Amino acid sequence: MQTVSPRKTEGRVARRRARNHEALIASARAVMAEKGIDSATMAEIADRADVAAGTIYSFFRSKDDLAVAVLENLMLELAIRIETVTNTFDDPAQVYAYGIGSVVREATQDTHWRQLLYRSEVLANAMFKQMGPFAIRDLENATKAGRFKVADAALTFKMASYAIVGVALAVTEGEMPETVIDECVVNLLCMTGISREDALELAHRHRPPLAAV
Amino acid sequence: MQTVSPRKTEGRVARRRARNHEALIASARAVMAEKGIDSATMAEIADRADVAAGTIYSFFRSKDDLAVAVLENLMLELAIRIETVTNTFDDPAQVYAYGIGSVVREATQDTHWRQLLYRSEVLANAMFKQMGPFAIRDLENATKAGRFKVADAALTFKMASYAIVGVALAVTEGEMPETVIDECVVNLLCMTGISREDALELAHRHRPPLAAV
DNA sequence: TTCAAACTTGAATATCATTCGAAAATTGGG
DNA sequence: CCCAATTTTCGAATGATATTCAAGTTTGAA
Repeated sequence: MQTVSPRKTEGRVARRRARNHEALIASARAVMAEKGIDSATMAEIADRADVAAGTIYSFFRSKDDLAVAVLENLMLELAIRIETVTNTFDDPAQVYAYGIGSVVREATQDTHWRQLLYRSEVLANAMFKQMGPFAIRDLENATKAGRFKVADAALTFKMASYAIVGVALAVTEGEMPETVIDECVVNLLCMTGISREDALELAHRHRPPLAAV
Repeated sequence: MQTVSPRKTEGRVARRRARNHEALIASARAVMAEKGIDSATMAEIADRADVAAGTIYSFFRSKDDLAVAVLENLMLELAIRIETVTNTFDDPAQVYAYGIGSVVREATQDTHWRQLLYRSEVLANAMFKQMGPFAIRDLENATKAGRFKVADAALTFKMASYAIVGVALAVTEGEMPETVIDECVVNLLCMTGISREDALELAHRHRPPLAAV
């Protein structure tokens, strides 16, 4: 009878599938970071993940879908790294300030991002989706605490996501110097309804380093 | 002999070429607005402009190049429509406020933009390039007049360009209600270093209509 | 009329994303 | 251990289309 061996095999397929799924995201991330989303070919992604080209489509509806998965993966990873640090902060305004500062810095300075910036709406949407829950919570906390005056936290962070990507593109393209990063953070903080002085103060507080991946 | 008719033909080629150039931009704009930049085919664009497919490449290096030209065309047109109105304003802060407000409204409400929003970095870059000179001038004027406190006008407008496109996408996608438009303008004004109260006041001033195209 | 230069043409090419029928694995039951 | 049903993967074939390029046209001056 079936009971003979309760075979823990239940799930072997599922596990292999999950492995392939991860391998595909990792390989797509590598190829896309290296050549850019558009120039990355499904064939190379499949190769590096050691699956057939057609198999990708059993996981992702399309190449764009895959790109979205890759970027959401990247954004969630960063969101968690940030959360690990801000966990211990007392001032809710500082939590938000540290978060956006970290994202701006990461986006402009980590070379892995360079190629991904070109599909800015995909990147900004992934950022909004994955980091939004944290950022919106922080904006609302700081507003409740009387530190910020944000009427619509989702809107404010949506604007921040796109603005960050725009600035990161300009900086990595050499269109603007890296020195704009600080001013960018100040501007983003001003969007929370605080004065420019308060924004400057917040932006210049001690910044503990982000843990490596 | 040649002298017979000094033929004003001098330039017939040039004129035809210029006509073709305009026809191509117009046709590309129509097709791209209708189907989206990616789904627009070079063949259809060439057809509607009444030239052969290959001819496009004597004007534009690539399809992306053409898209950039189309969007810059659109942005310059809007910039001029805005300038026509703000010409008569006295308060330099209001000039900027009216400008960004008009762009946000146009981007979210004119259906011709819908399809173009998807290549947000192309659109935002075109916006920055064509409207930047006006916007940056306005930001600097308002700062000199003591109305704004903008440290880096180009940066502030770069951020605004991307933020506007992000919000426009969210609204046209139905992800956010149209009511966020006003708050979006307020947020953008806050980035200029003024208080939220001042931003609200500026955003709510009488808004003369933008001239039709 | 003639010619070279400048343009245009559109068929041919090259490159992928995506599809799909066949092959291979896996599973549960006998 | 074997089988048939089911699930998953494979990878060659397809289709769509951006881009190239050899050949043909047009132009303006001599």
